[in-house]
Amino acid sequence: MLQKKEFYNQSALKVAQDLLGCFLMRRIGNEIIRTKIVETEAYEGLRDLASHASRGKTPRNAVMFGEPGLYYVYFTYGMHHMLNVVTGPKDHPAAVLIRAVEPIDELDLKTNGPARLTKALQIDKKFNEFPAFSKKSELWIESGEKIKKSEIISAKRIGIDYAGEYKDKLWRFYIKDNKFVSKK
DNA sequence: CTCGGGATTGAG
DNA sequence: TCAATCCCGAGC
Repeated sequence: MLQKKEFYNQSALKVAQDLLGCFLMRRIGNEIIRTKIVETEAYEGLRDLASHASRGKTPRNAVMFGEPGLYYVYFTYGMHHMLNVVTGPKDHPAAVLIRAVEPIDELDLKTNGPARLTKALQIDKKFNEFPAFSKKSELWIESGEKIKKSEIISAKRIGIDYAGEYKDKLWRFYIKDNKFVSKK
């Protein structure tokens, strides 16, 4: 079942946890690659210094201020694409970064990290502003396994040491003991 | 230790 | 138009 647009119209913290266990689906030609989301991070609002939206609306981050359920894909460090899904109501800038997925069919895909998964699934900036709630995107999200609260670990987010008081927020979530989580 | 890789951004 | 920025592996 596709996750509906309303699923994303909640706080990033809620969506980040609810996305664990969901299926991230990618169609390339006639092939459909199925993966399960195992690690996410929440970027919530204008005050979160780790978020691209913390300095206001710019051409790059404009999609974060728009409708929930759209992808925010950006290129960084001169080499990496990052896949996010916009959350919350319109005009509230927030998103969830998908950090790692578990491949279901092609077990040798390297998807244990935000840059690795976009490379493995051939995700680039053309997906920016595409909807996660439509198969027309050729990249969509379906409901999946229900993950128990006791299986969800909260941790500090990765690579945001510049974010002041926000760098220690436990806004990274992953499935306990899952081998495809990017770090321990 | 320094540099490169690149899009993004704000300053000049 | 330019310089700073983000991270980190390669090269000195």
